[in-house]
Amino acid sequence: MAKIQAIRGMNDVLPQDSVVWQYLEAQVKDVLDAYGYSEIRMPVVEYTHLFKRSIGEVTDIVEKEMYTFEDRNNESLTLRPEGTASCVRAAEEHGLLFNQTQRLWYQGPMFRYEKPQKGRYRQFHQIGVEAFGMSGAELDAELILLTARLWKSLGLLEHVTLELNSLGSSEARAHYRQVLVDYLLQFEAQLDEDSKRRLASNPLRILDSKDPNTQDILRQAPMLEDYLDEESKEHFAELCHILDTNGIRYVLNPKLVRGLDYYNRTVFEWTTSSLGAQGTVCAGGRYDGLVAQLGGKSTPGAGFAMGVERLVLMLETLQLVPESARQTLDLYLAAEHKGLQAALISLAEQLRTAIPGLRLRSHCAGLKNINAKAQQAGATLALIVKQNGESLCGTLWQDGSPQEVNAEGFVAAIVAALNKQV
RNA sequence: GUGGAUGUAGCUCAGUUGGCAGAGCUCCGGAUUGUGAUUCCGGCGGUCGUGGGUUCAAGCCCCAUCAUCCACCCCA
Repeated sequence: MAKIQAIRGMNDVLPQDSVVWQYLEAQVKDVLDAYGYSEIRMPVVEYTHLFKRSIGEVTDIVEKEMYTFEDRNNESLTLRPEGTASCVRAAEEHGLLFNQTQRLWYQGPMFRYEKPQKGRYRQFHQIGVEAFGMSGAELDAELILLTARLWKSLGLLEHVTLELNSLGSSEARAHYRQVLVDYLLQFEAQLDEDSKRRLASNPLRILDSKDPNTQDILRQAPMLEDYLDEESKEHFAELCHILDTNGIRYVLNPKLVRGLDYYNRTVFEWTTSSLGAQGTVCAGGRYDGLVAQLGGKSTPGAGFAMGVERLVLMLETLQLVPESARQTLDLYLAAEHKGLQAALISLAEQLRTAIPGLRLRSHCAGLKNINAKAQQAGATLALIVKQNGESLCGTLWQDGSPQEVNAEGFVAAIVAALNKQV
């Protein structure tokens, strides 16, 4: 019988990594709180047409990467490949959008049927942030400042680069798209295979082609920035101005286009060179037409998503996870011999009650390497207990130095030792 | 979806022209010891990713398959 294993591209997050996830999630939540964003939780499955209508029928995601199936009622359902569409659907469905502003965030698994590789998985996790009802550039700036603050708090700021571009209004973008296709069609036979395919699916991405011949053809091609409408230009200029005055460094990348159809005006991407081929760590932009496109009253929106696996990978390879994040225990409690088992457990219970928040694990199986075990378990303190007549006494170890304590002194000694650490 | 590399103990890896599956670390037990570190002794641990084939004999050669990694593609 074949060995049972996880589905390809879907990974278990083991304890040594889950502490990093928790650290990252806590930092993200702090930053989001600081900007007044509220959490929203959506289902992982939606009707298939939600994604077809929002992401775009001819994108790679919809055409070949979705986990789509029929339920028992013959409805076509899809495991969400991204969060924005669900978030818009949920906000619209519950009346969070009409005549009001909303700042929302969510986190959770997304699913895309792709060939797995480092930083790219079939079930992956995103933390997404979406804001509705605000059309000004100050919102775009807020989103970027928020991410920059997060990178700073994680120690990642110097390892990421912000790339920025404007796609213009939806009309301007559609117009440019047509002009570009018309131009490229003259050279269709000379384009590389991928670019030929993109002529129909996502022509703007041809600008990114690595094929030198295609790049030669592109040299004479019409430029997106020449087709921007005036309002979009002003919007973009305002955004750049705010970023400049707040000391955010960015690179203008006129070839930056996002893969999803719903973006307009501002698009941005935080990238890193420390992850290999999958270098985008956070990306997003404005999508003023999406709410209307999904059947709601026209409301502007903007947002981004960050890839949790990629950020975790970065934190680990750059060794930016603070030691305290890996410490999941404060105290390792052990007894001199197994006869003390019952007393040890009741002492552990008493300590948990007496010292709220104390993280304690007790162990009653021989004293060999007890401090090493404590350290391995992530505890900074070890208390080794022995019998003293009727009551207990013990040795409290901290940083390799012992301190003799009697039963009445346990709580005080532990509290003092923990405070000393801080 | 395309191309390439890899797969041997919990981990890191040796394993010669095909000839009895190994080391270090970890883990468990013991000795020494200052209830730490160091040192010493012993033990657990394997269908060599899986399934076929060639051969007297396969970890090694051949085919298939699964998984991981790298690049393309795509994207978070």
